[in-house]
Amino acid sequence: MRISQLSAASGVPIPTIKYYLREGLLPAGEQTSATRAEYGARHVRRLRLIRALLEVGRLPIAAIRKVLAAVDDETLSMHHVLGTAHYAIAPEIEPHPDDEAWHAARGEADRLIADLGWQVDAQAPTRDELAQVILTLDRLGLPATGEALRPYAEKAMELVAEHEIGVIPLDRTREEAVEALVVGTVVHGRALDVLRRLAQESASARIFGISGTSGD
Amino acid sequence: MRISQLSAASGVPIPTIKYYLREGLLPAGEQTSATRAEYGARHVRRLRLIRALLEVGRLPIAAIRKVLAAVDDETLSMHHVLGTAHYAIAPEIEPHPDDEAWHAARGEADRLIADLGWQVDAQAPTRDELAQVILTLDRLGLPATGEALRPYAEKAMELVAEHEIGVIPLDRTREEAVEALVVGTVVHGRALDVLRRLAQESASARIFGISGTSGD
DNA sequence: ATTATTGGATAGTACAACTAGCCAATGCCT
DNA sequence: AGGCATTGGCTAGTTGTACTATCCAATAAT
Repeated sequence: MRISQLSAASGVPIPTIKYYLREGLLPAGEQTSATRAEYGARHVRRLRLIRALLEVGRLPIAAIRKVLAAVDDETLSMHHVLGTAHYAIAPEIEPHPDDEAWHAARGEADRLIADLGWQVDAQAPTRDELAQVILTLDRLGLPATGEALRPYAEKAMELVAEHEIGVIPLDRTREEAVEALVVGTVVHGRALDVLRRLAQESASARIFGISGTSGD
Repeated sequence: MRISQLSAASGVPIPTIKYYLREGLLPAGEQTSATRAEYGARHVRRLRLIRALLEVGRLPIAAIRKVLAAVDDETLSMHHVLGTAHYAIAPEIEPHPDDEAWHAARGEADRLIADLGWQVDAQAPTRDELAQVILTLDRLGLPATGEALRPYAEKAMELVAEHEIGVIPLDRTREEAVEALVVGTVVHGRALDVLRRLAQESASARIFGISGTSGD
């Protein structure tokens, strides 16, 4: 399969494929001569994965590169790959050196995680993300203590996370399992968000009613 | 309050405040002379809201402008504001004129929504988002039919959405209620995503074990 | 032999979200 | 009343991201 065919098979334009090759997202094809390389089904698959992480997961190219590097590193366990993916997904949160409100929020986050009995790495950037959300809700005057978020976490998220991990096909190759894990993390997040908004619209229609003070 | 004090109170740099004023995100202060304007608590509040939507909700400036316009439009009902927010949140999905796979995915999405008995506008862009997620999962060979997503929707999201709508303070001013609605939509989405990833890490630690084939 | 395609490299584009600089008018302080 | 600092409004520049376009010489296909 040459580059033009890879482009046709994946729907990704040739210049973009070249860009992904340059950026190290896509492994080089097998060189058959100085000016020709052969691509295979694995490249099509990898392109699909890249596009999924990019378009549905909204990950930046740099994050995708890190995730794919973890996927390809056979020495990493499933749990480590997940950790790498989580690390890559987490947006940079600029440090708040000695911001008291920040530390309070971070403490609240840690307390919630501990109370739920969740086993989360002490260095996980996700803890900071949670602190940021708590801090933001707090600043806006909305309930944001651990207790307010707890029903979300307990009733809904444990169920979902359990299901997601359980759905990984462990009986196939490592690559397949690991890809499913990464996609599950990123794309299922999106799926859940979309479903939440749909449920929200439905609940809003029922509770507030469709009719408004006026139409738009 | 002058612009420098607004900047100090909100933590947003003056040039950025000027930028938001230009972009129509922040209403102009009350002009007290040709070269002086007075800002108030409402501006501080609005800046906090903007930063929340931007940093936590990751909405682009253009989307924030639309959301805020809906918040400020007193003729819109709660349900309409929510709809506007959902519309602004939804990323542009380029149309797939006569892509068969796309239509199948969209049909699957509509079927799922109907089966759940959810009351969702037929034109809601969220329907397309759901279709895109289904299509992506499908292309990657992961279970993505309505049935696969159904437990997510049923057991988890209805609960969450119900809770979110219920938490809106309807006994206060319209502005407060509407802001809570918008923030709830955007920031709670983030909160949930973060909690899901934390639960996932915990589930992964329990199921796969911390130990890997190797360290990182 | 000729025409088209490929890989590799470099440079340019488009958009988003700021950030910087300038200027004349004014406010505030003494 | 005089003078320095601040303000609002303007225009332009910067940074970062994800591409997109163009060239070029070396092949491969016909």
